[in-house]
Amino acid sequence: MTETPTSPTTDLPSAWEPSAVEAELYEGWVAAGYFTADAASDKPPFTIVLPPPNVTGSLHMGHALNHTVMDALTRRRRMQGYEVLWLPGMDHAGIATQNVVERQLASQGLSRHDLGREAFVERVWEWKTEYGGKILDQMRRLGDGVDWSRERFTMDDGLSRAVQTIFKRLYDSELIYRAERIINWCPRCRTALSDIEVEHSEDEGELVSIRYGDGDASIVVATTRAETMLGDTAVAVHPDDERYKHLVGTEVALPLTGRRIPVVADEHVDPEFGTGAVKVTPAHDPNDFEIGRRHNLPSLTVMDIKGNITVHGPFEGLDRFEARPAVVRALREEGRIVAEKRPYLHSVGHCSRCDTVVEPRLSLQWWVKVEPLARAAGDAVRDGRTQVHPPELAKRYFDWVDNMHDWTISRQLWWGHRIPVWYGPDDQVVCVGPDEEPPTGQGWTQDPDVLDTWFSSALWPISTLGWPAESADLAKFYPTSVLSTGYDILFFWVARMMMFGLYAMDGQQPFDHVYLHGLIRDAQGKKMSKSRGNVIDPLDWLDRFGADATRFTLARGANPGSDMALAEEWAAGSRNFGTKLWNASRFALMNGATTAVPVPDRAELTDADRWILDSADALLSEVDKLFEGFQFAKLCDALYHFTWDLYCDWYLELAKVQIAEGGARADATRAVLGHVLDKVLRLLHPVIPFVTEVLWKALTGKESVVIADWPTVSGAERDAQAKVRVEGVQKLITEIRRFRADQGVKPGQKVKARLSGVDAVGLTAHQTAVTALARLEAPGDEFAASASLEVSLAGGTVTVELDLSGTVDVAAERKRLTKDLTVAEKELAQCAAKLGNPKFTDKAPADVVDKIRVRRDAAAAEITRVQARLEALPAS
RNA sequence: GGGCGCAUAGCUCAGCGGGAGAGCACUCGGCUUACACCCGAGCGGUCGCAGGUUCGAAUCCUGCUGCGCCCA
Repeated sequence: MTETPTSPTTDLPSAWEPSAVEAELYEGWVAAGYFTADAASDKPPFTIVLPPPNVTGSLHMGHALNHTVMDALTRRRRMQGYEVLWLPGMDHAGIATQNVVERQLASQGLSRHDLGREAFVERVWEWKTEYGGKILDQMRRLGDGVDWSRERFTMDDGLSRAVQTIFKRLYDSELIYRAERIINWCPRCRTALSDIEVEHSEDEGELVSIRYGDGDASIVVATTRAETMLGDTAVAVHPDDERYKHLVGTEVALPLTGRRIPVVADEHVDPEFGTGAVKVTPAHDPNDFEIGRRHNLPSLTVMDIKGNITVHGPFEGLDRFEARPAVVRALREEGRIVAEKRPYLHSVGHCSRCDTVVEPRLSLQWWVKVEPLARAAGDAVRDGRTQVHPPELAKRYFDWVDNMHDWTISRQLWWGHRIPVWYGPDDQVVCVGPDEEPPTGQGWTQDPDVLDTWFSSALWPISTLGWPAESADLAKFYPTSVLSTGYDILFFWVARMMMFGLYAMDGQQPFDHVYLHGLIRDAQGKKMSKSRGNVIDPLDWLDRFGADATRFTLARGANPGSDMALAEEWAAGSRNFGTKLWNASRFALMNGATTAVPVPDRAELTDADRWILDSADALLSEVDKLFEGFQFAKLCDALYHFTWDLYCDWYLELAKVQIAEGGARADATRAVLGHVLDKVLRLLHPVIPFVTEVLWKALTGKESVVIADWPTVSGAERDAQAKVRVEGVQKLITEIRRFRADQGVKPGQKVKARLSGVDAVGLTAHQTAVTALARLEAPGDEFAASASLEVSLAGGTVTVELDLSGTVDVAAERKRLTKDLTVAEKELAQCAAKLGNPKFTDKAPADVVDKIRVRRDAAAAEITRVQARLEALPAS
């Protein structure tokens, strides 16, 4: 800290208004360079790369949650003295971005083909400059402490070079290859999709049974996609199926076309399903493709890239969904339809980008051979180089990486990294590395396709740090410390970063920890979706409740790996917490709370002082432990509870009494108030950075809590007796308040009271506090006790006599005592039952038995006491 | 079809072998000189069902029912 501490501000505004100051605070932090990482630093590194949001996207609650988590982690590490790099950026989102720009063109009556490839790509860049990346501004509103000087984009030169480099290496190692296979094809996006870009849902369709062939040589097959029969090249049955044995090896006539197709026997046919015979369309079904390969069947593609039928005849040019009923109708007319079932529920794949029904299609594509890469990715987690939080999710990770299919990486798009492969006039294939010149001359062309966006995203932890160059950043900040993301993209992304990171960095894992948070849901636990209309916009919360409240709500709901329900009430509660902290700080400052002087020796302090200091120490240890375990919900609860229930509800009230004493007592209290508040503000800062910044600066007069030291445990021995006595005071006060409430005494009304037995329980020094907090006053000369209550504390019973200046509500008193009696009786019964069981006393650990004995005795004494009180009550 | 997870207060969730908890909601009383975005007091649960292990089970095991997710 460079500035000299000035005197603490004591004139904070009476209310915290986030919207008025957040933006200014944030820009101040950025300008001060707090978030800029230094690769030359001696400090230990702490690195997080931001999961790159989609360039077309805007901030949603899932981002807000993930960003809150990352910001909290990095802010704490920065305070702990780490050289923190939190690196932001975006991905180019091939399909999504191309869709956006194509829609824009369509509104002008143009298609990308009208522009041509080069002009179209230029148009996308223009779109990016003008409209892309609004999420980056939204991140500033959340308070993300990212290093803007290192912002990256997957299409940048450096990152593109990384893409080309790894492609070349994998190609040369034969881990990238080209092959014709059935792929998932989106007829709307007109591109191939990988397995995980397809979402399956149970949809209503139809199941049509069709008779192929005639007479004895006929066979019935069932299908949900009748139109594909045009491309059938066989019928398959199980080899052991007696019903069809005589047909195997023969041919049947394919209806409508008259083409003759063989009946083949294949082990993979399920004789139990339908008729036990299946049509085989190798060009339009992955299973059929495999059957086709095994039996050397021809593959007949019957649809074009738009999903229109290409077979000559009456169906030519029909869309696949028009062709389906048309084909069924034609078959029916020929008497070929044996059965029809609709609706028929079956699993249908949809494009994850546009929801169009995916068409399996035979196609020549580029693939990554994942087996060796995926094995390494699994091993890194298996041997603990990378730890998954929560650990239960590691199992899902293994299931995925251990059974991963080869990855289709080519996309029939224009926006993206073009595949660096050239084809020559004589079928040459040349893969071109970063500093190599592509072949020139007649007949050489580059592969028209681009790479899957996830291909470049998979390089994110290394490419953003400068790889393949041996950069200072890479040396300092790799492997990254934590990757934080939703469990829903564990496969999409995490597994792929692991594969590429390990491969490119010679087995060095891309991250030490993977933290997986849950999904955001609405108040009823339903998934948020536009169609359901239950989406909460984080920007709305930022406007109305402020960034701190939004962040606290999200962090407070973040239990590792489990989903989180959100509602406006939650945010309002968080806002209330911020206000509470604000008001408490204001009170403390108004009363001279300070960190400018040290806390006096413990011997000079009161029980209350020692108790709150010890509690703050305990809180600190707990918060540290919870941070290390990514337990954001629990650490927020711990901070909330300490701040509200201990500091505000009890210590501030006790402090009022101590300050009223004046002199050294008041000064000591001001120091304790200040030092505890200072710790709390620093502990809260990673989660609620804005309000803590304003308050901390006002309290300490220092430059910024962003660069303050993270608090450390004082090391003082905890005073267990002070804790017992303060808790005794709390119980005494609470019991008096309860009695008052039962008796209908107004909260503000002071009541004359006489306490006895206080010395015996060691609370002599606390009488003033009890009197103040329970709204009592000195008995005076005319004291006439009209009611009394007894409070059992550790070491004895305190009797409180009250002058209620009127009649006592005997019924209320009886009710209260009866309730106490019931509780005590239940307790006694439970304890006595246990102690009466010799098996318990023999087998249970001695400390457990002792504890039950103590409880039993206390309950028995309580019953005796309460019964006596009840008997002494006048009849009502 | 395969796999995984969850069922605890009205709602959302923590607890995961020895006294049922939190936030919100709700009831009652209060503008007590930091705070009504507040203060004080309170109500509320055979911890999904059925078995088992154990001296002891919300917590461990088995089965069932319901819900959710992932993969085919």
